[in-house]
Amino acid sequence: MVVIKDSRKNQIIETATQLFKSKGYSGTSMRDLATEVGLVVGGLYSHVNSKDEILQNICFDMANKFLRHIDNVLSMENFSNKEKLDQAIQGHVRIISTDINATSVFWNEWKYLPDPWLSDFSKMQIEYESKFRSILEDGVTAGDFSIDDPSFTTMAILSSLNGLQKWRTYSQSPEELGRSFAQLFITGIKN
Amino acid sequence: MVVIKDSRKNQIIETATQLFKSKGYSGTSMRDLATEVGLVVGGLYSHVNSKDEILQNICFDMANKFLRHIDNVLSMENFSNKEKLDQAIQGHVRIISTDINATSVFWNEWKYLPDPWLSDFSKMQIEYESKFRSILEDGVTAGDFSIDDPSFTTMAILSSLNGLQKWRTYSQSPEELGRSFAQLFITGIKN
DNA sequence: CCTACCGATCGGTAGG
DNA sequence: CCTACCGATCGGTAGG
Repeated sequence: MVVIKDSRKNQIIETATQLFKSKGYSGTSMRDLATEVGLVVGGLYSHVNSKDEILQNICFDMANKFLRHIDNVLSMENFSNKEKLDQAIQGHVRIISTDINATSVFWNEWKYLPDPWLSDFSKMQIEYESKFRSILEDGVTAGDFSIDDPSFTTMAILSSLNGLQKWRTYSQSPEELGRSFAQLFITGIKN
Repeated sequence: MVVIKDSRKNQIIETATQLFKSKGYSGTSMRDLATEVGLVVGGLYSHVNSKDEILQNICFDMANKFLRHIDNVLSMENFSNKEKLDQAIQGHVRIISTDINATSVFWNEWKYLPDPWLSDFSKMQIEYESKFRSILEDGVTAGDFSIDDPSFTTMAILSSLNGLQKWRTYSQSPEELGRSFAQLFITGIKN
């Protein structure tokens, strides 16, 4: 909301996101970050309280985006389960594509969060998976899907989507990627 | 081959694998590792040359396992493409399940390899993906599979399988997991 | 495999 | 936002 006043902090967090992705959280020093944004290390602490806090900002921002998205999909009351799953997958891919670097940190570096952030974050992850899974379960109940183990299928789908942040190249647009993922999981590749 | 003579080194590498998984490569110190195996830090260097070398051992061991596996599948000449894909997926899951910790390091920490190991490792990854993709491409040519973008589908499948190392829980056995993945990608979930 | 040590770097702070 | 600094820890080595 108050974007202008925070612009320096935002710049620091964005730069940290890139560094955490390429060098990892532990492998990135506050001096690396300071140099990259044109400060001396002590100067960083006028804008952020700690290295941990930067990680917390990145991880929770992404977690909140994913949760808002899945809540939005679940509230689409006159959508079929197949349409909901379609929306869930495509929206998830859209969020990843919009910020690949932050997704990488969200997915690979969250384990370095100190408590109580760590346990709060885990709860948000579990909540997301549970809401995603409910779409599959509703689809099974309604006879739309054939799934033996919805928990397995949820994790298999989300693993695939989240893996996108590690892909070296891809020729499709974010929208095409979303549709391709949805099609793969819904209809499979068998002719 | 000479397993007995190397047992101390093997113990160091196995312990390092656990630590690299839980604390990351950069987040694990040689002192952490020494303590865990009951040595003082200097003592480690009687068995390994450097921290980098430990990571190299872990990553290349896994890469070689995957490559031997895919070569084996490609050599199954009287298998259908669908059967080959089935074998490729189930074998990949079997390798992951056999050593979850090493897979985690292989997949998340390889980027910390110094050159020339880094570029050799990347080549092995590309080779594996290419061989895996060839099964899909052969299946498309033969009319067994319906795939618009085999490169996409390869990455989507491998991302899903490799994500297994991050799952908190799963109720299926490694063999069941392999079959479930294969079924998901081949037939989809649509009823 | 240990003792004792190297120079470099770490996250963070006091004081201005 | 900088200067100057803190104690702790880093990967690694010499010499035995």
